[in-house]
Amino acid sequence: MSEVYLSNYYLPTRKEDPADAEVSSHRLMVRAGMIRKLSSGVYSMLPLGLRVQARVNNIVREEMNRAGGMEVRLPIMQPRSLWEQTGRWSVYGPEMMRFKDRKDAEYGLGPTHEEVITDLIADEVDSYRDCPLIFYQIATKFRDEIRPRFGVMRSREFEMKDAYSFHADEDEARETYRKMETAYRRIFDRIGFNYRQVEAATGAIGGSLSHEFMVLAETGEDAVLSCTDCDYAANREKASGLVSESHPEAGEDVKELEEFPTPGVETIEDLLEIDPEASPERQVKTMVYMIDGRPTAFLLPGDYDLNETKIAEESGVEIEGMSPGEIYDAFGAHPGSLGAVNLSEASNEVQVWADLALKERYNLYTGANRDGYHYRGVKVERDLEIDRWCQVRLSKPGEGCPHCESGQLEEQRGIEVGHIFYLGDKYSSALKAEITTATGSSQPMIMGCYGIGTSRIIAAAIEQSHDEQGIIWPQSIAPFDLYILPISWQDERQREVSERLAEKFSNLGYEVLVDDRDVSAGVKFNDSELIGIPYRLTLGRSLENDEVELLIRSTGETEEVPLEDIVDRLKELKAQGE
RNA sequence: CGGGGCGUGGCUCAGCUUGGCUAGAGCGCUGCGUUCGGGACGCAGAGGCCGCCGGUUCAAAUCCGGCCGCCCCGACCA
Repeated sequence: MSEVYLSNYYLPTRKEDPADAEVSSHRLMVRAGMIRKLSSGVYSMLPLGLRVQARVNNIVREEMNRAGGMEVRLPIMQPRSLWEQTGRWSVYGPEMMRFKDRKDAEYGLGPTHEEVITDLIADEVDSYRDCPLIFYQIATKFRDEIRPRFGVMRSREFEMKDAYSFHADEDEARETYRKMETAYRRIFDRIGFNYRQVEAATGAIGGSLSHEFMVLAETGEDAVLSCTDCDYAANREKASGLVSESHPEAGEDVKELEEFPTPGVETIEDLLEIDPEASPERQVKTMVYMIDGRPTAFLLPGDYDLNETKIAEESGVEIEGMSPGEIYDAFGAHPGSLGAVNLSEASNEVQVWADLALKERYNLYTGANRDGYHYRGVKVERDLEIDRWCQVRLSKPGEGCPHCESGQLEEQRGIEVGHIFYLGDKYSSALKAEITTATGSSQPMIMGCYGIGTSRIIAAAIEQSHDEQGIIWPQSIAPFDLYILPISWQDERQREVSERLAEKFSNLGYEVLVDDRDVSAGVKFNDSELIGIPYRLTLGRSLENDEVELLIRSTGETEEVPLEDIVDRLKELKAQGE
């Protein structure tokens, strides 16, 4: 495809790690001359980096087109009035970058484009016959992240593919959702990722059906729980594992409820110090929040954390924290002494939600709702007044799989590179994107939206594939396919063969980089490995026997190949994906 | 936003505690020469408002105050 000569190319590689880079991908992208930081979470993309980006985007674009998508380009600056129509001008909060123009009109820099695309078609799509419609763009997004991190992994200005679909009814929307799911799998398979598709929380964007695509890597910022035996995998907040039926109190006699003094006890650990029997799994943790203006106590085993995301999502309510003063007024005790025994005596407006893991449990400990006292011998169904049973705990590894019931959940770290949502009519209703149905009535279109972090993909690929020497690109997105390394550019034979090979491979569709710099061989070797080109041809002493040395970056193996065989040898290797 | 740290040639850092004369190192860069299969060597050089503003002092990279920027941990987050 093209031949690039390094002496005419801008490839500022570095010997030393940058001082501000924590993870491998960030370090290597800077060292390999792919990116440079302008400001916190804001990066310039250099020629080598942009080559990788272009290849990633190509794959994404091909698969989006295959799935019926139509590429568009939507404005980055978006007027306040539009965002007010969906209520997100206030909901999105400080994460949206905002500014005013010279007339004092307010704008936001688009973190996502539901409003713009919906508004765009609202007036012009009038009939169910026009559906489905799938639009996508690959463009720069802005989010004022609380804490930008890890180079392009979490930056404030980044590139993303976002797609939006419009449908006449729910079935059609679901069908497109499935199509996108397939397209996403094809994309991540083609790139060569080791990834998991997981059930995801839908969060503030709304809707009911959602999956994330997580590239598995130690440095991932998200926790994924996946089944050891089947395909089940979920974002940790979304996961609903099955708890073991064997409790620590199994086999013990059921004790009576007994109040006892616990001066100064405020935490699970404090109680354990007073009574060594009160291990965390035997304590009932009581956490309180406001739900629709009603104080609510959530009960869960003491060795678990509360899962606010899941509670909010499954009950469809907003949950808000309470101040210590509000808690005392509602419960008559401070947070360290809360408990659900006789709660109705303290207040009749309080409701109690208990985690499923507490079913049938007994001989437990909990706060007495009176500062300085706790109960022991608590039997959940006998002593506590529960209004609702549901999952309020954050699932942990080791819980049973809810799908196959034979496997266990294990935790892995993941980098979120894709997220798909079934949206429903949240935006189409707000923005009056309505169509006439087959029966002649008017109704809002059903929507879906689908994102892929195209710049983040680059970092994820490096996290998943690098070594001490540098990056090891998968063939699918490597900036070049072949690195031609003549030991000495002064050597006439080496120069002549380099040029000939470069032209030949270029004509065969390869992207070729020729290291024609007048630097020592070691520099060339090191740079070629740092930037991670899949194949390297070294032209040196063996050229006297009409041979070149082939290095396969991914395996580190080298072999001497006769000049006349090199084209076939590379074709062979590419075909078998090495 | 809370806690911690940092800011000195292009890069990575020392110097600051205990103020003192021309502000240093390695890498990188320029020129010449020697090298030429794993980040070569010699010689000669260029390059710094020590983040910014103010204060203390005979004297500030160094001490004090304010501001700006960057990083880490946490909270938070389609």
